[in-house]
This record gives sequence, C-alpha cells and structure tokens, in this order.
Amino acid sequence: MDERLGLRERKKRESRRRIADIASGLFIERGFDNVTIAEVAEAADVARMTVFNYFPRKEDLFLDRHADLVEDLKRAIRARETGESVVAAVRRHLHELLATQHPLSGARDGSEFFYQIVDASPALVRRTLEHTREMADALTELLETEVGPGMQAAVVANLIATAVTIVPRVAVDKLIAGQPGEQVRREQADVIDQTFDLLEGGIANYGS
Amino acid sequence: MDERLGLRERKKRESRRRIADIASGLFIERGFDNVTIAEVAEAADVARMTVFNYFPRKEDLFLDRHADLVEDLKRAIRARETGESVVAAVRRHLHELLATQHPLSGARDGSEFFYQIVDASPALVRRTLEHTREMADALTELLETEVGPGMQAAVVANLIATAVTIVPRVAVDKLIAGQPGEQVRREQADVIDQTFDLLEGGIANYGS
DNA sequence: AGCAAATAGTGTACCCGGTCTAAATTTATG
DNA sequence: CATAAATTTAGACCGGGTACACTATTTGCT
Repeated sequence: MDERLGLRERKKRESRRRIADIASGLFIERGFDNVTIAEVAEAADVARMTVFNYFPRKEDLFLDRHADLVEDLKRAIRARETGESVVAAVRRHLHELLATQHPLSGARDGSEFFYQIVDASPALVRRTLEHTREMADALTELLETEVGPGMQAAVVANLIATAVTIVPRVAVDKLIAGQPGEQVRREQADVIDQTFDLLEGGIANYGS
Repeated sequence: MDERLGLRERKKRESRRRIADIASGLFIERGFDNVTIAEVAEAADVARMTVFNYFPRKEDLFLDRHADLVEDLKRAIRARETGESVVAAVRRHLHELLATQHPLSGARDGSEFFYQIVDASPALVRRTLEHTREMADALTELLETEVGPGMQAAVVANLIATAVTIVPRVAVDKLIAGQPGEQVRREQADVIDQTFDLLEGGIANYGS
C-alpha cells in the first residue's frame, strides 16, 4: 500500500477490498441471490451498515471495476492519432484488451464463471445494463467536447457502447459453450474486426 | 369488450386495466417512488396481493405497453418489401409511428410528462433498459431466422434496438426543453433520417 | 338447476435490500 | 492528553416481493 496515506485511509481501502473479496467468494460459492448482505457482513466481521457504507448497492460488491473500464476507454479515444477515427481507436483498444488478456476482453480463462454468476442474477444483469448506459453517457459527453456537439455524438456514443458490450459477450458465450480458451482467443480478433467493420461501414444492406 | 370471452376473462382484463390506470394516476400525481403498492391497492379497492398477481413488478404498472411495441417492430421488419433492407424497414416504421402520433414516437404532446416520471425514478429507468435489451434479444432471434444465423444478427439487432430507443428520446428531450410540439414533430423526421443514415452508412469517419 | 373442479382474490406472515438516526469507537491534531 | 473529526455500530423502520393457506366466484358438466 501507499505509505503516504494515513492509517485511516489505509484501513478503509483494506476494509473495502476485504469486504468485496469475501462477498465475491460467497457469491461464487452459492450464487448472488442466495447470499444476503447480512451474511457478507458477518463473514467480513463487520456491521451490516458498514457494507452499505462502502457499497451503496449489493450489486456493486461484485461489479466494482466498471468505472476503471470506462476511464480506459475514454483515454484510448482521447489518445488517438490525429486523423484516426473514434471507432478505429476503440477497435484498437479492444484488440489491446484481448492481447493483454484483460478481464473485460471476455476471452480469458475463467471469465465464463464470472458471467454465469451475473447471468443467474436478474439484479446483476440489470446493473450491467446500467453500466452500458453509463458508458454511453460518458462517451456522449466526451465526443461532444472532442468532436463537436449535436445529436450525432449521442448516437455514435450509444453505438460504440453497444459494440463494446457485445464483443466480449461473444467470447464468453463460446467459453460457456465449452470451446477451449485458446481457440476463442484466436477467433476473437476476427470478432472484433467484423463487429467494427460493420460499425464503420454501416448495415445498409443487411437483410436486403 | 369481446363477447366471446367468458365473464371471468372479461373481469380480469377490466381489473387489470383499472389497477394500471389508477396506479398511473397516482404516479403522475405524486411520482413513482412516492406511491406504494399498498396505496395503489387501496385506491383500486383490491388486495395488495392482487396487484402483484397482475403486475409482477411495480414498474410494470406504469410500463405495460412494451410488448406490443416490440411486436409492431417485428411485424414491420417481417413485412418489408423484397429487396428492402432490415434497417430501411425500421426507418419506415419509425416514420409511420411519427405520422400517426404513436406514443412511442416521442413527439406527441404530453410525452414529456410520461418520460419525466420515468426519469425521476431509478427503478423505472432500469426497467426501460431491460426493455431495450428484450427488444434486442427479440430482434436477434427474428434476424437469425429471417436473414440467417451468425454473430452479425446479434450485432445488427442491438444496433437497431439502440437506434429505436434513442430516436424518440431526442424528441422528448426537446419537448422537455420547452420546444413546441409542432416544431419538434417537423424536425423529428430529419432526426430519424439522420440517425438511420448513420446506421446504414456507418460511422467510419466520425471524429477523424 | 345443481355440483365439483378450476381459478381469482384475500389475509397474513415473512424475507431482504436499503435508509435513518443516535450512540460508540477510532484516528487525527494541537 | 484532550478534543475534534470521521468511521463504525446497533437498532428501528420502510417498502417491494414471495409463500401459503383460505375464501369466494366462475365454469363446465350432468
């Protein structure tokens, strides 16, 4: 940890991590909806209220990496080469996540378990929908300042957020279906490219 | 009502409608989160459990037209001319909703109140997110049978669902901002076209 | 018409997530 | 060491949602 931080701050961070880790363990073991916050609190040896102090919603105990993710995406867009389009930057970013085996790539061994827990819980699924929306809102704001105002920013932002959400899902679904991770990772680069080709080139001819 | 239906069925439908109407009245009057189901039940002169019989979630009391909407959209896609693309069919459908002043067009006088109630309630907002997802899932299934299987169907379906959700929102936001309905309606046709031009032609050059 | 089976509605008790408040404990500061 | 500030705690409370057993009504059948 950071020595410059006071005792108070250090304890807080450690507490937060411990609670989230213990909670995740319970969720993985018994499913999100079959674990109460009271149980999490007891397992973490802390008052029920303390859990809520750190995690305003129960779902946040399991999904607390989303903010970082959006930040990374925004950074990737802002840092794009001059002349490079926004979508192209996002495409590159997803390839990078895949190459580094980032959790969000969806193509990492073990990702399937995480998503299965999520899928099994309506509350968690709802929360991921909110995350996508938050991402779209953040991107809308970014694009409006980066590229210019107008209705287009919102549309583009939402399309990108949709794509970024779908792409890892494709990989996870394959893992759940039993495909070996090695193969999924190999194919996933194409999934990214096909999806973004579609986004870039448009879907005018689909189904005609 | 339909004479072929038995007394039981007729009573059920009327009960359901009455409960939803009374509930909506209360929500509009005092806001969704400030009305309890117990109050709805009392106002409708029915047991609390009965409300849950008809509406498994509280949000469904206010948002119970979504299924129809998806059906209409699916029908529009299925009924497209041979040679017409899926997106083109959806575009036409949205123009039609606008022309007939359908509630979902977003450009109808009074739509702003409805959306303001929704916006003010996190639970209602979440439910609309689920609706978008349900629409995307339904479209994915439809496209897979209509056009052919593959990952593309899911991507296209999600892009369309996103567009269909955003378009009315643009109109509503203008109404909320105080623009006269007449003007919003006039502009809305362009909003539809611009959005679908973007979808059809792709966003390859955005921000480059 | 009358009766039995379905089915809708009711009442009640319960669980759980989430909020509020006030008191107790811990850390920071001079 | 004293005191202020911030965390933690305990406990009461609220409201959505479920389970269940019971009553009332409708329906189909003879």
